[in-house]
Amino acid sequence: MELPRQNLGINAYAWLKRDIIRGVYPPGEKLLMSGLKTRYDLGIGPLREALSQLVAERLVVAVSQRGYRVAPMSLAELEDIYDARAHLEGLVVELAIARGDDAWEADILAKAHTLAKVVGVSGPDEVLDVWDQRHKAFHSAIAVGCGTNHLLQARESLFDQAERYRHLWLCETVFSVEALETKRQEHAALVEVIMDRDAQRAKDMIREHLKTPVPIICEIMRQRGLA
Amino acid sequence: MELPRQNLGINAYAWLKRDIIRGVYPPGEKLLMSGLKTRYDLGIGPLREALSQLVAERLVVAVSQRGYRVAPMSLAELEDIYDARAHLEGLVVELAIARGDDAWEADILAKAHTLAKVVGVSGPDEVLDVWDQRHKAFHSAIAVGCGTNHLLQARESLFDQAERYRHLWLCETVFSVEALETKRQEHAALVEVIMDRDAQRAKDMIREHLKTPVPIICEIMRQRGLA
DNA sequence: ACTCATAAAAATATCTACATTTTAAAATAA
DNA sequence: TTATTTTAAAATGTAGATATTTTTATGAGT
Repeated sequence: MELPRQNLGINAYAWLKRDIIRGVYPPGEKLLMSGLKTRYDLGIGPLREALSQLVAERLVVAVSQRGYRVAPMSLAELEDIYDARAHLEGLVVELAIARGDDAWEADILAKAHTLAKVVGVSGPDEVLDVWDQRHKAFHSAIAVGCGTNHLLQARESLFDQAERYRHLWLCETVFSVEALETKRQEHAALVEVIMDRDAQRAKDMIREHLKTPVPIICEIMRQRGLA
Repeated sequence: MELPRQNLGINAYAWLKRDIIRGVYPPGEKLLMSGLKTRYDLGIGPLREALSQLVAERLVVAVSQRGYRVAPMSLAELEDIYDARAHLEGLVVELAIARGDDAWEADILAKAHTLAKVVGVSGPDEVLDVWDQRHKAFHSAIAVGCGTNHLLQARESLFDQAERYRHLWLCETVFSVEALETKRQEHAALVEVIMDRDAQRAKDMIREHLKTPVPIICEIMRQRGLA
């Protein structure tokens, strides 16, 4: 049985996106066709397809006849994205509390438990991946309760755009025992107010929770001259 | 002076998007490369670029090795998109009222005035374009007050996804004098509460206003067998 | 020598045409 | 019918041709 080989453009998209988020290419850097061609061992066609998608997702900017560049980063954009995310997440939580059922509650508890148990599962590099993945799963479990796919889709899109900034924060946070413990407490408190169906409190808390990384990311960006 | 010729993919994107929204290609229809090639007189490269972008915007769906199709439409999606839009627009208005300045207020009044003056400017086909354009400008003028670019971007994205459904409604509404008059009144009332900075009322009104087309679109979709 | 403009050269992006692979349709046999 | 083979259609990928931009080189005027 052959695995139904997929479009090379799709692979190119995934690899490029990953590398941009991880900071392999610095913000603003020119993405030379020749360079990408050899790096991913791909033709120009699939590459242009992948880049077009990333343009639509605003991780890459295109200038006609002048090729593609990694989208720039700035403190202004950081603030803007996190402001948007905080308010949207607040809205989504509010709706989720109004609409979520028992299965929704149960799934939140399950995901919260899984997340709390990450402490030192394995090597340092793996912790980052595992914690981030479970952290994302926890917050998604809360959000899906809103029941509106297109709101979740907007949420995903903003998340993707925040990923490069988040990645800076993640490296700083995940290896700090105190930071991780603080987060654990915030999550526990959040679960509690959600189970109480206290929409207003939950909204405020999640906005707060979401915005805590901003000053830390600011600092890192300044240090690394990204601002 | 030569006009700095742009990337053919960008043109292809604009034309395709326009035609999909206008319903030139029915939902679910296969988009044959050969057909598109002759229709737009373009090579395959630029076409694939344009289609990739439209996939990211969810107006087109791609299946690996099986080409591209116009994204399907359904009553369920209609409800979901309009629910998302109503809640997001509510959030944006709330923020705009909290953050908007005098210039913001002035621009809303200006756009409202322009919109109210559309009544029979010219031929029927032109009315549709002009009214829609000014209607969009009016609501955008309100939204920009929120001051968060990424929230506006999410709003635009949802708007684009709603466009095919909106287009059905638009043809029905714009040629009805009563419907247009009702809308005019809703807009006037909305402007009033915004100028009063009554966030809660404005939020409720805009949600209501945004959702009124839904039953009408439902009906049209049933009639045309799109559901 | 220095600045600015101009012109040649190199690098790069973009497009098209053709070759390859995969899927869909038609025809044939069980 | 149902399964299998054959044929046609379509999507995908690559390479080379074309056009554009960027860089480098050249030269006139100050």
